[in-house]
Amino acid sequence: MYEKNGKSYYCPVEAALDILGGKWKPLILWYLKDGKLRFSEINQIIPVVNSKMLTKQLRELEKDGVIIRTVYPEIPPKVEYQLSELGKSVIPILNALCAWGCDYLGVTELHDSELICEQENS
Amino acid sequence: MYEKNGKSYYCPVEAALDILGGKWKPLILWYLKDGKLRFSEINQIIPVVNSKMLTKQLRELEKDGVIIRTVYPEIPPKVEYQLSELGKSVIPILNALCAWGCDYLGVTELHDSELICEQENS
DNA sequence: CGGTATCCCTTTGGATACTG
DNA sequence: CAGTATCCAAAGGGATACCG
Repeated sequence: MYEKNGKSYYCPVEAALDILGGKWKPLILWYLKDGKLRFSEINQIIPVVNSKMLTKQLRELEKDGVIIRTVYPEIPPKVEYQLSELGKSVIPILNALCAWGCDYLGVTELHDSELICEQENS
Repeated sequence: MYEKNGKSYYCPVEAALDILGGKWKPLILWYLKDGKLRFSEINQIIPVVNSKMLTKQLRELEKDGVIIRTVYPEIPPKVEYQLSELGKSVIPILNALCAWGCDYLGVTELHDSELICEQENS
């Protein structure tokens, strides 16, 4: 039994999945790998998630120490999100999961915008 | 957008997490890596999960093609579960997740029974 | 701009009892 | 032995409206 941030895990894998397993978390982490993003930018990249859910996922990621939230005291407000060192260390894991997922889905080729959520409005 | 088994995924990572993300699935897959196990054997190894949940998770894993369920038409019934080839391919992923989880949890040393769920009754 | 608040539905997980 | 059936609680996810 392992403890971290007030949560209990039977094994380290469970802890990893707890942190990465949110519906939008892999996507968020993936897009942050290239640098900082503002709240509205993330929301534009993943338009199917509403602001409440996005906020929740971002706060959990922040609480778990994988992203860093920076608030600029300006009007209008500006908030930037970026990966922490721990967050950067999950990118290889995401790549491994992506490779396995591609194998599972029978996808042989990945284009650059692989993880982009291009949801039509229709 | 990817489709498989009637489910839709925005990215392969989401598909991977969908299959591995069940509360007991990583544990089940981990224990099956060394060979076949009967239903009751799995239930003994992971005593905190009840039979309904265990059945559900096993059926989902079977539906997703990562485990193979073999029923022996005997009295009393005998059912064995084993990893498929796809299932075997997730073991490295579990190891990667385990390593990352250990790093996250600050665990430096893994003992042999790492993933064993040793839940006391107290 | 970057969120909260409220309400609500669905999914997940579980306790208990029962069965071929 | 290997499950089902039933009922139920908690968590996850989401639509809409509002706020500093």
